[in-house]
Amino acid sequence: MTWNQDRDYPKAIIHVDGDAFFAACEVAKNPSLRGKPVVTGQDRGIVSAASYEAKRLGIERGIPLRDVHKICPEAIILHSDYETYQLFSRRMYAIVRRYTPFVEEYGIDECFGDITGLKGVHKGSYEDILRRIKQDLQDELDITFSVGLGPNKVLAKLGSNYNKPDGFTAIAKNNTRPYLIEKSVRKIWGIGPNTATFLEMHGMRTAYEFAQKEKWWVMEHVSKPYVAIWEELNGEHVLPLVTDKKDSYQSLQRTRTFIPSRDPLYLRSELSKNIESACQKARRYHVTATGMTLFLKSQDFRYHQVEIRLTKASNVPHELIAIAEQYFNQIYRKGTLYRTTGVTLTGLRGTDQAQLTLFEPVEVAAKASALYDHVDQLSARFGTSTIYLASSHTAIQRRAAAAPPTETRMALPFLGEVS
DNA sequence: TCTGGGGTCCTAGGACCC
DNA sequence: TCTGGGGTCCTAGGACCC
Repeated sequence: MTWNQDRDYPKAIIHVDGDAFFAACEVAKNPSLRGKPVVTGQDRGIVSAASYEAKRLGIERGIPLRDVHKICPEAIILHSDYETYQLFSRRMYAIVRRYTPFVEEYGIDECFGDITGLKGVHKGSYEDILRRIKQDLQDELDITFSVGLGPNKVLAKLGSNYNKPDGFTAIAKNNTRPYLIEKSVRKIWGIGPNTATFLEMHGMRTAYEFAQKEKWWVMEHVSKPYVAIWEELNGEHVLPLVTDKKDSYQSLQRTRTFIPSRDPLYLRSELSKNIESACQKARRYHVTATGMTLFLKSQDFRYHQVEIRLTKASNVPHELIAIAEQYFNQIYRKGTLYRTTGVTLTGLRGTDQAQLTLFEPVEVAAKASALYDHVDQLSARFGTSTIYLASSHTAIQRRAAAAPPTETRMALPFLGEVS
């Protein structure tokens, strides 16, 4: 067989997925936890990740933490430590990149890679290459991974999901049937509850039944992303890997859920705090917003939102807070209990493209900018709540009261920073 | 699993223009 | 004043992901 005529893998796409990643990182960082039911997410109030020991005892993702000890008294509940998870994540990407430069960093615990045409370089089949990657990951990170190989992303992802944890599944282009036939249409990557219900209504319960559907029907009844999924289930390669590093945002959001409140002053301070932290992120990325959406979420999960077009691009909190104040009453209903506030900055532009209005004195803008440079520096050194606007005060205080006790960070000598 | 926080992309429909 | 046909741009909202 020549290099160009691989019928099983005309494209060789891999997907690598950490098993119970957050919990596994905690165990890798503190080996005395190994073999124990470990749960993370104390900061969120629900289970973010559960080790397989915990899962075996009946603990699932998403259940309220107050129920965890009822189900499993010996469970160990930990706060999320995203910095550590990020370190493990970067190490994971770096290991995969030793085998191919074409890596898509899809999530903190997973990535895609394209190893097409690299059999010669690595002296082995695609399966061999993937086994070596998996082994390196497990040896070096002390975490198990489930991996999939396929002719495209959808099938690679289906593979990594097929057999968890510690799974290895290769799905060749001409042998998809056994994998699709037992896969619920509901579990296909990219098909959510709405589309799944729609497909089921038309008699398709499994991925196989969907893949078998005639193309004209698919084209006529579902939108573009689902046509792409259908094509990939049929072995075509249509979804590209996004290998360039993310360096820009379309929008940027900050939200926060709290003990339900109907107090407008408190709600405004939460909104204010969200705006401050969204602006901080905007400045970090050197972007400025031309639009802002504010929302309140009521206790029954209804959104009340208002979209504001800014007359001048801004990432300066006191300006945006002043504007938000004017719109607050459009979304607030007296007496309603709210559980979440949020702000989305939209229409992001690079700071260099930002324009001052004709009438704003240049010095004012320069002063604001210099001031917030200092704020950002102080926040970086001493934490994000070091300096904040008075309008955020109530929210900051309540958040501090609810914050977890600070723990000492463990040193991670074997985890060098990877660039 | 009654529900955290942060994103992206797609489509339909309206506004506006020739 | 009414009527066609066709294009582009923008926005709201839906759906999905981790």
